[in-house]
Amino acid sequence: MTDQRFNPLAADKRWQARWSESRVFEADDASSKPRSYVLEMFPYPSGRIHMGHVRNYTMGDVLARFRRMQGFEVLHPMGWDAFGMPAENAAMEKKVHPGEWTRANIAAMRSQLKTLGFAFDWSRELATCEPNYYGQEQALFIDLFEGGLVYRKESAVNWDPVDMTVLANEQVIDGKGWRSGAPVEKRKLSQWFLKITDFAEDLLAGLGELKAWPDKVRLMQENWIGKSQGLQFHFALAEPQDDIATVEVFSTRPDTIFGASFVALAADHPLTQKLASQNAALAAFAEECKAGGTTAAELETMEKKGFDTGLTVTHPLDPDWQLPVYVANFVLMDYGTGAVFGVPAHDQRDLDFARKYDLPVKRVVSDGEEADALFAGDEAYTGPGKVVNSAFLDGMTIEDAQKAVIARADTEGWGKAQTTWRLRDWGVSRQRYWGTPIPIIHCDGCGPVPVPKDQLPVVLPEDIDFETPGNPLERHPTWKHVDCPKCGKAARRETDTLDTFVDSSWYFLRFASQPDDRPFDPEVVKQWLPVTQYIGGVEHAILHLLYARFWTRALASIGKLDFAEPFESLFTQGMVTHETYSIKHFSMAGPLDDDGQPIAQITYYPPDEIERNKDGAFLIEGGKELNIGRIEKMSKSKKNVIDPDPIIEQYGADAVRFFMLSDSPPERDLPWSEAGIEGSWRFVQRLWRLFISVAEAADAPAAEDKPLNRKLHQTIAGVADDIEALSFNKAVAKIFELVNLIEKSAPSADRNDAIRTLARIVAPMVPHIAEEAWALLGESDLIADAPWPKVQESLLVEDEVTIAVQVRGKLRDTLTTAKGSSKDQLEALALASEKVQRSLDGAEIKKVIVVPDRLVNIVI
RNA sequence: GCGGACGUGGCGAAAUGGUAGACGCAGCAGACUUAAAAUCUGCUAUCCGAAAUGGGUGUGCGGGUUCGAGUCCCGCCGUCCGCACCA
Repeated sequence: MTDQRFNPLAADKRWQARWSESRVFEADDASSKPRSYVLEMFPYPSGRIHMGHVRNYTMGDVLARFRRMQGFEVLHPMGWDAFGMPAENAAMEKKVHPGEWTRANIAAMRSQLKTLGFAFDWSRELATCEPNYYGQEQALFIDLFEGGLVYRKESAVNWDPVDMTVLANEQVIDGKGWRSGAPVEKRKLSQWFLKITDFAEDLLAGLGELKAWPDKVRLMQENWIGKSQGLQFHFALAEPQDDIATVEVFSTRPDTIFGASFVALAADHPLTQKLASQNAALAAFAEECKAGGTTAAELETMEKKGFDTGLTVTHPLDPDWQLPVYVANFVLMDYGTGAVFGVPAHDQRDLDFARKYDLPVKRVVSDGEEADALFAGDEAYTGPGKVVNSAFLDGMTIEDAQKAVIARADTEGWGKAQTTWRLRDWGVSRQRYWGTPIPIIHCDGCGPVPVPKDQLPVVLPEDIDFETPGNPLERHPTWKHVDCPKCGKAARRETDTLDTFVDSSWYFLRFASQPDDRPFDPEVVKQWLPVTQYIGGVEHAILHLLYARFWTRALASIGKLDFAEPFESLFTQGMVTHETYSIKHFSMAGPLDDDGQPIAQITYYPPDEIERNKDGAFLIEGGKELNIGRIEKMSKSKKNVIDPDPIIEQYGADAVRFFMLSDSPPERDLPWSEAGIEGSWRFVQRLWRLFISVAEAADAPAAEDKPLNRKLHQTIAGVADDIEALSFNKAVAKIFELVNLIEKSAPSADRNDAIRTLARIVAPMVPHIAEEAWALLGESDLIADAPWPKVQESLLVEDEVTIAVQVRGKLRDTLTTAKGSSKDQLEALALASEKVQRSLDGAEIKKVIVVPDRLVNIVI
């Protein structure tokens, strides 16, 4: 007799070994089948997988397995985004080499992933920290360098004083380092940049083609690229300052040019600096501006401040009109030209500024009601309207006036149409050890020289000191001392390493093709790319996804690839969340507020230390009641993290996978609960009981069960659609409905067939029990290799339908009738209903709406 | 401030403009059992009603379009996310 319970402990391991031995999930480059590349964002090897990984990879796995069953040659790889700061922190704290730490973490996480039975092609596993990966990355870097897409410039960079490294703009959040949280300082350093701005227009336009990306992500990238079109022009200084005779400004609103009342310069504008060198008060003001914070709260409350330089400029359209020149704290040097002209009536910042310094406020756009030049109030008008009080522009729409001003500036030579981008070039230099060495040698005679490709990879030295802060490569006694590859004289190796986002900008290419002697074979890459379905967290909506799009385009532009977009379809999944449990307490020994009263201290408790029931949450030890906080992202600080390992051990991989797919739509957050995983466990056992019932009662009556058959085929079709749309929660619901019906159905040959088919329907989600069942049912091949069941189309249509009968839009009755009944028949049936007659109560019928096979609505 | 998403039972959620609450969780009642676990059966939006194969109400709030609105439109409120002195 077969075991009455499914035992995942034994089964999981057995099937995982079978899959591995038979190499079923290894993708074949030479296959003649249609291709499908299913990719989940590869993890950073922090040491342990978390529930977010489990959810992410389960989704990808279901799709990958499903596509295999549908006859695709599937590439579903896994690897490690293995460079980065945490390894160096570990080196400093635990005195372990970053490589050793990272490789141990990879080994631990790999075996964790294997316990979940993911259908990965492990033969293509890669880690970005290994020379065979980063050496090829160096080759690509040199290609881009030679293609003119890499340059070096001295620039003010974001310096993280804690991590002691440069950060990209994208890595500065609210003026703080994205990793360390330390306030970022400005420093001048020579840095390597990638010309992502060359592709700004392209990256923006390409978003329009990414139909299978979430709108949200496309919008975020669009905003990040930040295209603004307008007029760039110059004002002539009334008194030129040495070599500076004009002030260049950019505006998206040239239509308001007659509303100008001042010109404002950034604190670090060249003219400001020139003036400040002769004016201590201005120098002090400029310093003050630079010291200003950049956090949301500070910007919200920061006052608009200015410093009158005493200079004036001439209005380009009126030689008799002089405008004062201020230095203002709200003008940014790194956007546009670092100078603006202020139009107070139609820009809120300008208005705040003008009111404060008592400058003229002139209306030049009418909202249709008021048109006089005097503008009252403290709220700028930025809406649509006609231009007024503006000489030759009067009466024009805003759009026409913009064109007219641009045309005039162009003819008269004082300005021209200009597009300005928010996007900056990508600074990729990092003063860190644990990253890809930048393959450049600095020679006093030849300048920066790329390392010859036959000398790649430039390998990181192993003997490294982490005792002192800063870049260990810089301090290494010998590593940087090399001869110039060009002239042979003594030279210095670049000691900066590449931003780790470079590593993740092309790993999907290397998965598709990984020859030893070059980064990838374009012919093989072409067969797999673009990635059919990419799945990951929305936190990568800008950084990683924009860089990867850029890198792919950059390679295409130098002829290394012949496609521009790496990810055809993108899905951003929600987080796994959990309730928090805490106690608030006050203590005079703790921190006090301004009045000397203790500030509330909150202590969080992990879920495994509490007993949760309908009355609340209680500490297991002592029974103290805890405050149940809101459901939020699992985090160490809130102690609401559930470690997947013990859960997998207790319930098996299938129950965990199934829970990850149930209930919540995949793009939304999934609240983890003990009850939820229990439910999935029970479902796995229900499946098992069905499977053994067939195995043990093969001699079922040869009877037909049409309703069950119908449901089966509707489920085959429905689940396929849902998986294809990644609507796993809906697929799960359909499977439940089928299982409920099978359980209720009397034994029959059809019932047995339904159960055999059920094994294949659930195989992508719960592959271990599906394999076990497949073997139990007498199959010798793997269910992983079985085809997705074929839908019998004729069974999808019902031959009876339920018609809703409404009176004045309110449901009064339902009636069952043959599908395809005529409108007259339906109307007659509806009117014959006793309930309808009661509801009509003799009222006169004005109209009857009949939707065939759907409803009848009687209007009175 | 700008941009976006979302708001449905005790909870997670379904619902091409056409029977709101499928499916799951939790809960309640019952069966089996010496007992428990497991399993099975039934009920479970809400109000009125003893009950009905009775009626009312109901998808954040207020309007509108429509024979018919959770779904479309307008205006609020709330929650979450992204960007942020971007000229």
